[in-house]
Amino acid sequence: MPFIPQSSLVSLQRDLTDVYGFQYWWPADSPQEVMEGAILAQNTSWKNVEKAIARLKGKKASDILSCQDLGEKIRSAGFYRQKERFLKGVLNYYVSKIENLSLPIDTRWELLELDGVGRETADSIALYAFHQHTIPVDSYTIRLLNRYFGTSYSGRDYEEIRGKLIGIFNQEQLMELHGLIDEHCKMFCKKVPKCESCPIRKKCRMNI
DNA sequence: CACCAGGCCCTAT
DNA sequence: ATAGGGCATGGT
Repeated sequence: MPFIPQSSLVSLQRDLTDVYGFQYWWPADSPQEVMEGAILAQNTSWKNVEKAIARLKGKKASDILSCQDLGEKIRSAGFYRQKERFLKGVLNYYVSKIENLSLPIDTRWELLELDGVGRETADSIALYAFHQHTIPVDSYTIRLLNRYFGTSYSGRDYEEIRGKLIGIFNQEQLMELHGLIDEHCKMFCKKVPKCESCPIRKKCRMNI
């Protein structure tokens, strides 16, 4: 596995910022809504998630928990039977541990205990809802790193990649970086990449 | 029509 | 430890 120097990652972050500007990227009005979105967005296009989010908009967590047709409300986000269960677990955690009390110290570990919350979901919530020093390593991140730097990371290298990134960037930069990467991958570094028009192709190892 | 999207869980090697 | 299948909708 080729070693990615810290300076290269910093440089990539700069280049992406030059192209896309600042991204207040997670579109949510509250920590609760970040949590809802993090569950609903699992392996699902954000477009489909938005409709589900809209139906939960403004509701208190306790009201969503007692809602009788929650599955129907989030149906558009897909996997809705699982996600109804997962969402209830997360909101229940929110109500019991966060809403009434002060912010817990290590949300990431507590979230990982919940059914339906894996590393990426936990890190998304910890970063965007509670501004902790972490970053989700999603498939976009792995894809971009592999193409741009010629590495061959896979999901099993999650902790290594996360560790590298949080060792380099501060919390605000991590929020920014994840948004930039996902924005870029949605537009250019797709599964079938659009290298012809890619704004950062010059330094990319693919360089098609 | 096939394939994909801001994963996770469970199971069989 | 790791790969593979299931989960489900809506857009291209």
